[in-house]
Amino acid sequence: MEQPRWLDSGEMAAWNAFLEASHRVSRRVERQLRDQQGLSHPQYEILVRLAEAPEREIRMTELAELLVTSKSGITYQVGKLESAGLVRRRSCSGDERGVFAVLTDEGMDKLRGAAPGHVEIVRSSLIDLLSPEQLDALGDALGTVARRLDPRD
Amino acid sequence: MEQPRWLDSGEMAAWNAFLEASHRVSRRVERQLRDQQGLSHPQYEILVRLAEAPEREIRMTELAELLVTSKSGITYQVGKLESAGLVRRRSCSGDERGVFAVLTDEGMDKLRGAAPGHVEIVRSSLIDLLSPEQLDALGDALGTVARRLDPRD
DNA sequence: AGTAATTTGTTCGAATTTGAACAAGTAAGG
DNA sequence: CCTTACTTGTTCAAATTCGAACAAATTACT
Repeated sequence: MEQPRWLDSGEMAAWNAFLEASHRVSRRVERQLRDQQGLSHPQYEILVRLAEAPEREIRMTELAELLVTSKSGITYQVGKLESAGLVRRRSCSGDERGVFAVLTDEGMDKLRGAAPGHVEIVRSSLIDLLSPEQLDALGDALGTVARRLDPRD
Repeated sequence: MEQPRWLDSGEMAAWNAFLEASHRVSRRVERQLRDQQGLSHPQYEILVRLAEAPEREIRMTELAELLVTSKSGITYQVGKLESAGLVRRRSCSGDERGVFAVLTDEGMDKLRGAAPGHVEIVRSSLIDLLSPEQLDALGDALGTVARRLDPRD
């Protein structure tokens, strides 16, 4: 039973800022997408990833890893997007288990329509609040965190 | 209809790192608390805030603001904590509508038991991954974000 | 005082998330 | 070949979240 290394005041401030900023930003982004586009943030992220992907398609499990969420969560959200006609499923030739989520033309249109409002809220919630130096440092620090937490979830 | 100011590659990298880091850290913290303490992260945060507060009590609405969550969410989580005996409710003299959540001795003990494991995961998920300079810059940037998003949610 | 506007906490239903369990398919090693 | 181990995506139940609606209480204003 070791003595825990408690956080000093600077570390505590960083941790609290991390939590508060995450929640505030996330609430704003989710609300904007919901109110103006009828999309959840995970749904929007799925559309973005698919639009960037070769053939506009990605395997279900890879989607879960990209969005840092559960496989069942992806099944649920892709199901929603499929009902809305924004995505379709395609079974994977060569691996009978596999399923690709594929962006439809409608999905691409939806994404194009949603992107400007999304960028705007991302700017007003994070990017434009910081000086270029601050933003740079933020990207560096969080990039390090994201990278180092990758394998051993 | 203005031309949106798209994100440049640095801004995009910062935004993606923000999203990925938030999700990864949050999942680790939640899993640790759930597995080792049977607490959700919101529940743990409620205990922390109460422990720091004068008289170890805070009004429901203020708790919602502190945790950046909905009032109904607080009702739900305080209800859970109350069932577990970690918190009790006290009606507010002077304002008949008001309700204080009060930390019980049991709740304080629970928090003391949970804190070391929590600090450990916070360190291994964020604090200890960064140099002192990086952490400082992170605190500065996210502190700015949190502060500037405060009023106009 | 008296009426309108605001605040407080809860309830409710709908949406979402998670992990465990599962069936089906694939890969690895003898 | 063949048995064992892993991978894939879905289903399911349980837990959680949110916002809208609400009743009760307080505040602001005339």
